[in-house]
Amino acid sequence: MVGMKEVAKRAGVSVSTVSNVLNNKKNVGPETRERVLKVCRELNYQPNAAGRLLKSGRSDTILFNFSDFDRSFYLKIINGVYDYLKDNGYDLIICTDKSCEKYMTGKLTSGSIILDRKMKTETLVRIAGEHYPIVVLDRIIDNPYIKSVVVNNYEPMYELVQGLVDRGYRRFGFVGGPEDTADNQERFKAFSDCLTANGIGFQQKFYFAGNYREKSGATAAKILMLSNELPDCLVCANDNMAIGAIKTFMQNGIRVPEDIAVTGFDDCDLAEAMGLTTVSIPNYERGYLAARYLIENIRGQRNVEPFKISANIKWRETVLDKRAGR
Amino acid sequence: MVGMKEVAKRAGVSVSTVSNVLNNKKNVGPETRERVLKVCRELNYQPNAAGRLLKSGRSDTILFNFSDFDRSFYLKIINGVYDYLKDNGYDLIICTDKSCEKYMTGKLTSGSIILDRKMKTETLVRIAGEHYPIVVLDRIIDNPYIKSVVVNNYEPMYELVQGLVDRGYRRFGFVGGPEDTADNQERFKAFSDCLTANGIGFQQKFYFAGNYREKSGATAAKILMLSNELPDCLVCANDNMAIGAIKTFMQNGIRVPEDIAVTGFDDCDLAEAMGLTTVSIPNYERGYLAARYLIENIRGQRNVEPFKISANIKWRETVLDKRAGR
DNA sequence: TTGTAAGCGTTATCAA
DNA sequence: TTGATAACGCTTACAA
Repeated sequence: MVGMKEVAKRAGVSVSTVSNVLNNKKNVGPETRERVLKVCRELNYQPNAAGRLLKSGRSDTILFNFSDFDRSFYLKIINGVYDYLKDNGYDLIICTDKSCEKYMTGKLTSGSIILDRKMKTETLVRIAGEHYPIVVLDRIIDNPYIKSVVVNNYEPMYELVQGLVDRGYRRFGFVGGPEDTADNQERFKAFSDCLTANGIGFQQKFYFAGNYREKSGATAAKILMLSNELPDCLVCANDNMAIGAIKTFMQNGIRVPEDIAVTGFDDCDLAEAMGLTTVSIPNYERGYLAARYLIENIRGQRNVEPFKISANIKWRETVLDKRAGR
Repeated sequence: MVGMKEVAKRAGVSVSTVSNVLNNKKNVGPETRERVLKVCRELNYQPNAAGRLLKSGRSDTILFNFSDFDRSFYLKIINGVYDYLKDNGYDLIICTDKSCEKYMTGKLTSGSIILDRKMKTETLVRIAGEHYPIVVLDRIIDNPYIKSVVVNNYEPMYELVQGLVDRGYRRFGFVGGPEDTADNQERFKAFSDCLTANGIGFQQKFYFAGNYREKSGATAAKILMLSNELPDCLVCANDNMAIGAIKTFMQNGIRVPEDIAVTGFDDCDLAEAMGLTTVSIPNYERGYLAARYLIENIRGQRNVEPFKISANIKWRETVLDKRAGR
């Protein structure tokens, strides 16, 4: 409500002097500075961000974007992002929409970290530039101003499946995520490659395309139960779907892991609580890293080589070890 | 990067005409409108929010503020807020800091929903006004421009404790949250009142002041185990602490609920998965409601009567029914 | 050390 | 139906 003009009038100086005081310029007398600050306090003056941004084009604010409210581990990513930014003097705003495009301009924010799949790659490519670097999570974009931070899906999934084979499992089912996402493709490829390498066949009827939500795991389980033979292990492309499947099995008297083993991917809070065998993604750390890379790029340290974060397996109770002697 | 000026030049019209087209004014010829829109598409024109805000002072954007990344159910609140806002033509930005004060001005956002306890009441009172309504969650502020949306803590906690007494529990422990928060005070008062009403004494040595985090529940459990007598039921002021306590008990060979019953408050995802008896707070709904009240206040429908959301009890496996015949 | 004035990108008013 | 122009609140040369 109250602007610099009013402050200037009350302090008996010009607006530029007020501006200079507020921006800690040295070209202002100590006595004048005091007087101006006093008036600011009295009037409860709050600078109007719009005016400032419009003129200066500097913001020291980073935009984070996500949209899936079902994934509670997103909070951990945000936590990592926030901690790094805070330590480095940047503010964070979060947007859950494509309305965030509005803020993705050097005038309002200095860069973005994008998690939402709904933000189209072509849009990001258009927005990113010399003065507006972007970090994307969970997808790879080849662009001089966009850095990709992705989880290494292939190796841990391969290792997980190999572990399942080693533990005696032979008949596998797979519940996938959206088929157009790179991480889902990698997870399935690792799954499939590992079975092939072990000379184990995979029946297409045991493949289900889900959407990473709990409900689609439940649906997959229901469909599986319709057939008169279950696989002995259901590998899911993420935890939510694994949990949906487990709940459905249990509600229908099918025991996990005795009747069917189930594995996930993510290691969300629930996974630990339910004893789900899964691949653990270090979420806080990848948020932190994403923020670090973004700031480094903003500061001119150009580096857009895709970064792969490693993940590791948590063997828990939803899988049995069926090897002899155990 | 590309502004109205450039669009105007390319379309062979003036900036005001461009503005009129973009704001759907009727005073522009259909043919001109088409031409302008075409150029906008070609140049990928994005309006500069700062410029618009500066001039119009209208933003149709709401600010949401939180800071505790451990509480995964916050995502549900945000989900509710987002859904309501979206349906009503408002955008949402989220801030996890007191840096959000920067955005809390009618020029940048139209109102705020505040969840973070770190935002001081006096600050909110200063910011709120005729043209900037605020909704606060989980605290009550008496101010003509601030609406409070709080959970009804007392009744369900009283009912929970009465249920525990009915089930045969007599020796209670209590793990509280921060003692200066209203909701913790209410939860403890309900607990305490109910015991008194049932003629059951409460030993101060079974009271622990926590901070709503899992770790403080674990600490309380550890301290309890040092004494040579456990209460037979540990009532916790939220789920996180209850979960911390349960994990600690189990790691130390104390069985829940056989050796000690445990209850929580919140009904977070984990609570359901772990079978924790708790009070279920409808988080999505309270986010939705908070957003609704805010928009109503923005639209001039003044209503700052504090609103209490009711919660209900989920009896699950961390409590036994010790009544005869069960 | 301080003030004047131009300009940031937009919208609104008013004249053409 | 269109276009000049002023104004929004601020920063920043540059002049005093």
